Amino acid sequence: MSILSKDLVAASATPLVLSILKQGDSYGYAIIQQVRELSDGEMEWADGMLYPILHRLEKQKLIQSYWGKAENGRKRKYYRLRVAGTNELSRLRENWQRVHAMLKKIEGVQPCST
Amino acid sequence: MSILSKDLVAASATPLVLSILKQGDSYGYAIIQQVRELSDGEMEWADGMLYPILHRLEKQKLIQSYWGKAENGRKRKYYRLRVAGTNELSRLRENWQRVHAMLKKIEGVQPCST
DNA sequence: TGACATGCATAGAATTTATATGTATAATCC
DNA sequence: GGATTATACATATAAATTCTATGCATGTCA
Repeated sequence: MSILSKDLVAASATPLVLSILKQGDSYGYAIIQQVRELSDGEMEWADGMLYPILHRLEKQKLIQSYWGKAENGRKRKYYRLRVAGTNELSRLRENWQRVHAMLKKIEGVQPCST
Repeated sequence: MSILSKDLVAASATPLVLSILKQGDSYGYAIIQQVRELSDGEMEWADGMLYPILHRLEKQKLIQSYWGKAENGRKRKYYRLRVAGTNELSRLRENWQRVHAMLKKIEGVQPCST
């Protein structure tokens, strides 16, 4: 999984998926590509890793799936972010920010105001 | 484990331990307290979680242990950051920063220059 | 026709992790 | 003195998670 540790990938996976869906409905294959692009190729998700996450998020009612069609007629399973998912994303971002602040604090660097 | 997800705790554990040791030698019990303080009580490590991490880091030659004594004469196992550990910490911080940048990018917020 | 990209899904092996438990000593409180 | 709490390290094992391989199916392109 590239140079990024398993733990780091695991910790960021859910916020990433929810963030991507916040920008608009998407589907598994496209999400994997978006993550690759977003990371400049440093994060390569296996599909066998993403689908269980999507299913889990759907079961948690954070996202909602529906079948759609690609331009060529092939079917795709799209996911839409639900309100609960938006809220959860905020929580996850806060938590990430907290840990980030911890690491910065002990690194001895001036914390960034954003 | 407080409000922070397991994954987030796992992803930050190694950089935190190495960062703490970078500020000076320390030992298990104290590290747990330092993490609690650093997080304002939001991250509570169980000792049964930390010791295996310390042992792993020692086996990886990133840190080195030695027995010392507390003021009252009780023995303590201290850990010192080795050069390889300093290098690894840099790598981990870079990787963390990369993922942080990804999350910020997709959040649509101006990245902070620090 | 064969190869490759797109696209979804899951079983089960393999790994990881949490928790309970064990040991021991010092300090504190009643 | 006796009980309790804080300090301090350690690990076995039950429980949970996760990775990987595999399967299926269709469209495109050479």
